[in-house]
Amino acid sequence: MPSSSSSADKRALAKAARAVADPIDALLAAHGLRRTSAARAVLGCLLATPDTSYTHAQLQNAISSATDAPLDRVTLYRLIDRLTQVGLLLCRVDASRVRRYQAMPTSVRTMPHFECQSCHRDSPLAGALQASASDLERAAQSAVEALQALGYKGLSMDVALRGVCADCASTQGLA
Amino acid sequence: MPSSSSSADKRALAKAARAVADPIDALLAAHGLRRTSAARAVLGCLLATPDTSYTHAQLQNAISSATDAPLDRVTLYRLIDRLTQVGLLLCRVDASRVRRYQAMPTSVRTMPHFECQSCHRDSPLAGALQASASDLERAAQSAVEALQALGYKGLSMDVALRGVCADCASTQGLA
DNA sequence: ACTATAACGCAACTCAGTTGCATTAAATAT
DNA sequence: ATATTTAATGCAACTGAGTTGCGTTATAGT
Repeated sequence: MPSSSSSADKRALAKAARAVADPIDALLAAHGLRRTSAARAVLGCLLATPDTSYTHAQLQNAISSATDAPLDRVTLYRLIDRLTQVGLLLCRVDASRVRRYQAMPTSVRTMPHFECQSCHRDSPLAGALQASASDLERAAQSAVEALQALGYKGLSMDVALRGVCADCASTQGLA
Repeated sequence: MPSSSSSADKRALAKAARAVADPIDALLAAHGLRRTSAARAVLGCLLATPDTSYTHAQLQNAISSATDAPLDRVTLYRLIDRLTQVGLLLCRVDASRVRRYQAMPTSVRTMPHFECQSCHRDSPLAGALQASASDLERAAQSAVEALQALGYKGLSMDVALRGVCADCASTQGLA
């Protein structure tokens, strides 16, 4: 790194260094978003806990208590929208109509789950259902690969079984 | 049918006839629900168009215009809850957080679909993805059968792929 | 027919999410 | 480095799906 570089070069380098130094800043820049403190906080929080999803309120809470500056409700809504649109965040709507956000997973993992329409419990397919669950995961995986080949980005998938669970069915004496 | 039957017998028969005459009444009775005009209207409307889902507003609209008596908003909410809890209705939450209701399908049909996080379009997996889609359906089918063997009732399933579609990805120049 | 209670209908409320607008701060151009 | 542009912020007011409480009506069981 010769000391004879122009001041323009120095600035360019400094800027690049700033962007690359923090992987979060790099991500934001790479997706055409500004590196604001709010964006850094949200993306940082979500990237720190992969495979964990937060509601809007939980996220606002986490950010506000971690940093000194409380984050505005509306700002967070809009920030989440932007991050989701560029594929940095994954947004799911759970059975009770609540949006849950998480960092876009790098590997697509499918977790088939069951939602009971009566007791509203949501449980993963386990035990005797393990075999079916892994079949589902395999099929899902190849679907994802097909989409990726078509130019789709930031893919994730969700397999939801719905119905009335055995407990509820026997309790209310369904036919 | 001898004319010597007791009046109690007659009443029991009349009741049974009433319940069985209309399959909708029979369903309501079989699930321990009262046969009110509202319940008949809603269940009738949904059973008349299988595989078609309605939002709360659409349903209220359809009922109110089909019958003379307009159906109260809250009554419809509570009625839908009851019908769903006993497994007569299927409730899904679509990508835009709207609940959609339909008659519980008799055969479990899976329709894998893709939700774009950027343009919010929701499209079925077709064309080149047909193969993956049918793999998914097959795997889903066996999962459903496994659950049925365990005593689960009124099963249905939903396979959702999420991400950024090829169009949006190229437009915003994602990495 | 009588009674108990499920279901109804109205009004008021809650809460996630949205919109408009003036202000602030990143990114870009000078 | 300073000025300019415009993305992003923060506040207030709004929207609309869904809920709760409560008095009334109609169904189911006696």
